[in-house]
Amino acid sequence: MFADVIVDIQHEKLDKIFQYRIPERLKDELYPGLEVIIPFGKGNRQIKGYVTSLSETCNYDLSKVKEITDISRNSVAIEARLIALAAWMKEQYGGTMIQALKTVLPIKQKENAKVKKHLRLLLTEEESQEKLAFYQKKNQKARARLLEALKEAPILDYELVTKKLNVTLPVIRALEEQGVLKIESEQVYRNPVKQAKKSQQEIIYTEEQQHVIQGFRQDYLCGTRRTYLLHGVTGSGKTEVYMEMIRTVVDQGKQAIVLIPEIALTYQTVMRFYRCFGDRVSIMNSRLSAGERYDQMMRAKKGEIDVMIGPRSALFTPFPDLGLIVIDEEHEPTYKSEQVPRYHAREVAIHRAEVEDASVVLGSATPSMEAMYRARLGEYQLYEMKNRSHMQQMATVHTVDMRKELKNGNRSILSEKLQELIEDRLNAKEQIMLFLNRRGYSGFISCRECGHVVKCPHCNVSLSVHKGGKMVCHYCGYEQPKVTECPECGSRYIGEFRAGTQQIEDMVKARFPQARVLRMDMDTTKKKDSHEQILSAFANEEADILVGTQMIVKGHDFPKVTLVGALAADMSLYTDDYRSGERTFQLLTQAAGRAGRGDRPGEVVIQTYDPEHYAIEASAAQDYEAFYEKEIRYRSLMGYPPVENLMAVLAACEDEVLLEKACKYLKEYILRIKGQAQLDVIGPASPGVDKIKDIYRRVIYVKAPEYRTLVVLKDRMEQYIEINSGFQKMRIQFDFNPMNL
DNA sequence: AGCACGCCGACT
DNA sequence: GTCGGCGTGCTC
Repeated sequence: MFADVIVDIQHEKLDKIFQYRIPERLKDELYPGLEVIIPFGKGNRQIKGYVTSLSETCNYDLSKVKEITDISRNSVAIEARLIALAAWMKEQYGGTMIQALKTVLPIKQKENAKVKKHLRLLLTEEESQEKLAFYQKKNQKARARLLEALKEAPILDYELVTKKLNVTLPVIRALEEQGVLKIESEQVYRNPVKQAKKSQQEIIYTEEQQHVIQGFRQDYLCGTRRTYLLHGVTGSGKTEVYMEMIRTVVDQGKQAIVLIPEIALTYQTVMRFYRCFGDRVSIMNSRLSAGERYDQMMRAKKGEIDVMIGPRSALFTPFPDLGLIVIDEEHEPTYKSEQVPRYHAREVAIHRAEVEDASVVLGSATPSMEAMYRARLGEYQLYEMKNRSHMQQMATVHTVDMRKELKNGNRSILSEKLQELIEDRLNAKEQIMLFLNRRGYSGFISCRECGHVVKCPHCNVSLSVHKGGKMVCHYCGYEQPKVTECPECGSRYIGEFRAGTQQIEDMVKARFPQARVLRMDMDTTKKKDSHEQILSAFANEEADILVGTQMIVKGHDFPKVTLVGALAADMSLYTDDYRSGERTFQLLTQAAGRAGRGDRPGEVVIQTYDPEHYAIEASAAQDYEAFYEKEIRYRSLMGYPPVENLMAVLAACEDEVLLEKACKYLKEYILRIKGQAQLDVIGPASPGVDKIKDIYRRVIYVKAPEYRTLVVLKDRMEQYIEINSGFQKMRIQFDFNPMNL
């Protein structure tokens, strides 16, 4: 028997499997995920490694295979649990054990590499000149090279020195010993924890909130662990409920993880948690360096904190005694990883909770079809909060049929109704949000005469127009100047198909010259923190109207906003995806939830070309139930998730012909082995974008009533791919219940 | 990453 | 000859 081991050293070249012989005495103890001690390299240094699998055969020169020294007995229990979780994820979502381990133990490897090291020259001008002459005389080329570079710039990046100057570590060490330079590592440690005083102020909960808090507490205290789905309308006070639940768990000496979509991680939310839990809270966000993140993880492991708040990856916080996982805005697609293993945080959270005896709370104003479906099946405990706390009214929604507007001679993007209401709010000194639904749409250029769409020569997606007259590819960044006549037919009637946020901003400014307008989209939020800046400027009432894409409708409270306009509400209905209805409903409901968060009641205008569509109708009526019933019927009829399960097999290759052939074989293989299993095979097809950076892509979809069937199929396909050398040049990934087709 | 090996100029 | 510095390649 042999063991496949990955080595616990941070370097790309070692990022592969090493095989070791298993000594007789350890035979029965080894299993995938276990931490072991192994001899490595010429000196047989004893280092740590993780067993990824056990195999009968060995495909390496047998005489060179060494024996595992021992099982690493001092590894902490939590690590073993996370490694077991990685093994489960590998099984569930495909990919290699290495990829799974890297997801679950993320910072360890990269921590050192990510800490920015640089070299500082310590000598004066003359001293270094002298030293340089000495090195040249001694013909110590590498040292001279490094010193010369340092004379040019006294502080050099470590990476730059090792990669571009080709200077190795011993050389740098030698110079350091001679007092020529110093190796410094940037330790920009900023502790975001402000010692905010814990507020003792008692919060008065609504009856609905209390019902949920009590229900959870009763379950928890008598040892019942389960998954709860908290369906609460925007403004119903979900965060307060989470905090009480966390309090319950923390009081029992356990810890809690709170997952939040990155975009909703605002200053306001963070402060609420600090006020409640003081410095026993840690916040993770993408702005923390790898080192800082690692520090936070270590603090969690040592028991210095009780609550971890962060995005998807915070799910793997190594808490010793986990009690609760909260997933806020559970329906957000960011909870699905786009990298292998393509896991969904909701599923992994539920699995981790089961193993570690913890509970899970999923919260949303518009629960995903998956979550509600499971709740209806009785797998999750469902709680509803239908009323806004603080006595706020739900907003009044108007639906405007834009086809009628056109008939009545209004060719503007803004309907009569919306213009009227904007005028009204401007006079009342209240604020307005205009939300342009651009999900799955980019401002492409097309010819009005022949219909030709200008595309990226590398990626097969339409180029979008940016200000300054450039056309840009969103996938690879390719740029070209804006065309003035059609490259196909030469027509001069070529231009942007529909307006973007900038055009809307211009139009609003022209129509309401007295209004102060802010715009928030990909262009205006490129710079660091600009996202926050725009939002806080709007919150401080430095503007009357905020124009933006879906990013303006998420998570932020603006008490002065009493009007929300959703423009082109149905645009997201036309993306080629079975979830398009669900996304449209979620976006519109969220947008509507932005209106009237203060004392004054809000109004919402939904502009659409398809007012009869059930997703539009249901969001206008703010009726989740109605939407769910219609949508689940459609999913059931078509055999889509969550009723049935779908697996995407993604294949990518530089060679289009080879790819086509491989896909054909894969499909044949699936059909050959499917036997009695109930499954449908669709494709191979081109995914939305069938070529990225000159690499071709194809996708095969497999549909089956049982998730398990797909997992088994994935395992067999992985074997098939490994055995057949024809697939060597191809990259094949699996995506279970994918978020975007 | 860390270590050994082999090459090369310099020094005794 | 030998020594120290430097680049390269390998690690089951």
